[in-house]
Amino acid sequence: MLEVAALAGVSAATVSRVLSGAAAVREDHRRRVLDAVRQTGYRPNRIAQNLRRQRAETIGVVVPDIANPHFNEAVSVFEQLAFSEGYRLFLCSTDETVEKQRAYLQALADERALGVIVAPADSRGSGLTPLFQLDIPVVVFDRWVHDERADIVLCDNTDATRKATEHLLWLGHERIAYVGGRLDLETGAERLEGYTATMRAAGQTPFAVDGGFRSDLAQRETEALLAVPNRPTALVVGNNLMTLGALRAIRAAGVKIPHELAVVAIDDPSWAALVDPPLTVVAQPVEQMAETAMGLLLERLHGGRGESIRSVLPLELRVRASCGMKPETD
Amino acid sequence: MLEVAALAGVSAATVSRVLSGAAAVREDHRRRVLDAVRQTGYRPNRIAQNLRRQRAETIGVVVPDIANPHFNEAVSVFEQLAFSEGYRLFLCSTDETVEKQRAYLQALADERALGVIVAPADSRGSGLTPLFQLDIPVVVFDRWVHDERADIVLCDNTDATRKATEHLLWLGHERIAYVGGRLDLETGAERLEGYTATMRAAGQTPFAVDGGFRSDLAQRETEALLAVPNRPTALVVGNNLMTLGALRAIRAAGVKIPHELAVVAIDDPSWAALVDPPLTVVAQPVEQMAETAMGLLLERLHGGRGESIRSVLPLELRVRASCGMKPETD
DNA sequence: GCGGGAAAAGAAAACGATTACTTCGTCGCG
DNA sequence: CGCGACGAAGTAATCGTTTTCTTTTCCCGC
Repeated sequence: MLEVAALAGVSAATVSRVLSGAAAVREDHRRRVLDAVRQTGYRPNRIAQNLRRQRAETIGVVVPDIANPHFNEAVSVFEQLAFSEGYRLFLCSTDETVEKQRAYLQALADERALGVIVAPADSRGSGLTPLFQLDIPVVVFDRWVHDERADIVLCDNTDATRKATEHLLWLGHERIAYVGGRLDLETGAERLEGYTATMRAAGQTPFAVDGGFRSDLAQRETEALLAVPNRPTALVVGNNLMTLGALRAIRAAGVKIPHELAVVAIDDPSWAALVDPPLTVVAQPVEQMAETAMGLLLERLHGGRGESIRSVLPLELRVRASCGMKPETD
Repeated sequence: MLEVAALAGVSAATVSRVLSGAAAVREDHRRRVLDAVRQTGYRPNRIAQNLRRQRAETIGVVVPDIANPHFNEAVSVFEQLAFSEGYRLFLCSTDETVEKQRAYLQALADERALGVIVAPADSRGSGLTPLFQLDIPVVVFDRWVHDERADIVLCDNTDATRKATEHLLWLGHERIAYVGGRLDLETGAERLEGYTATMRAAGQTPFAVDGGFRSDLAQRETEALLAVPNRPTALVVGNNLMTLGALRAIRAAGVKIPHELAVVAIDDPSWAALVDPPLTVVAQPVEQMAETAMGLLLERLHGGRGESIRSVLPLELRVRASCGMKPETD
């Protein structure tokens, strides 16, 4: 910068003023500075700027698993929006562990991130405190957290399994099982609740197994489910990862979908319409959720709003073939 | 920090020395400082540290599309490795445009990233210069770039389509089409070349269409391909995104795989074994590629190596059902 | 007990920007 | 013609560390 200042024959302060546009500068100086900047290829050192401003133009995105298409899609939206606002993105994947989540949130605080969007690994939102201490706004995404200080964006998880279960009941199924899990999370508990309540209301006995929201566990549990005498005629699967596992197990067992087993899954990854047979799903509005979350964060950054907001978005049943019903279109 | 220093009755310099462990400190002072740190909950300001050290502990990851499972998987590996080394990850998705790539690479330079891994949007590696000017090591990933200054990790793209095409030829097919594209990239050109050369060597006429490595274009091109009189009996599809599109088109046209059309795809996303029928694929060793790339970068960061390295990894044919051959196992 | 030398701690100068404060100059008005 | 006010640019402080350079302290041997 001193090089630029010297070349333009002005002080560093003037260079800064030209570049930031924060104060008036005489036109000839202005031009000389701009020329000098061009000649030297000068670029302001972001670290120094950050130190002075006491913040980085960086948004932290914390998700349990970046490889999960659900979060992947959300991160993709976050990236687009952050870039268009001129912010950089810190990617944090916690592997569903609170330790890694804590470490990342602390790191984001240490780096003075502008704001953070977090899909938490636990329902207590472990590790958020360092952020709040520094007044870094936090938007909680996808999973409920008991913290009044954060905005929250969710979808209606109870309704997700309710929709799925009701659809299968309506098709005449009675022995409907549920592959779910993660009862430590509101998301998991609500999905179980939606299923259980709907079954009970229909006078049926719920039968849920714990797939831990993981592909491998879901595969094992589904195998077991299919080996039971008088096995279920229909299956609700709680998320896209478990669907992968469940489908593997079903295929391995040689069970035919939908005739021997109807399937409705939560989540609608890109491949859901292409598997054998095309999956009937309850889709989360991931893109919309992500846009809402980033919108709330930007609102906070651009000044506004004291009280925190909770936004719950609706899901959509997409009937394809795996439920055994002829879809209207596809 | 001054607070800690005061509380411990020492100078800021001593606090720094205790925390960094860079110099010897008398045991009683050491303990007092540590106590004071605990009491105050002091955490060093990363921005100030970065300014002093003239670098951030941050690794930039630049990919054309974070939502593409291929890159998504790679990013997932990068994140794991970066975290375990104590680095943070800057996520940059370029949407396959050189402008966004340029912007991100410049931003990474401005932020004094420690190192950068980039899967470039163009074959000239646009925008790398600002990084090299600051001696920031760059590892090019997945796509060839004509720049001697960067390490490069690739898979053998010519061999990818060669393997796929040879497999179909061996199964007796003659009219084998190829859905590919992105001839502006070495990756696209090589995959076309692998296909074309193999067809020619077998005395067959190659027939390639341009799906631009995109789902929507591939769908349209495949539709057209299927509408042709005397249409191909087999199809090689150049990547996972195009496979999604091709499968949609094939399904929409009511064409049966593999009897009416055999399919072999490049890439093996998690759903490939679950579609109807299970896809025969040539899988890239994504995880291994990602590990190699990060390994090379870390090597550079930890001091070593002057000359740049080029690492080309082999692909693997995974026979399932879409090629029309009974797979040995699945 | 004192001098020398090493070890440890403090003072102060960076790092590179921004910005509060000061100064300089000019212009307008009385 | 002089003074006040305002605009623009320069000076220097600041952000929070680390690290160099001094200074102090301590220990040991003579």
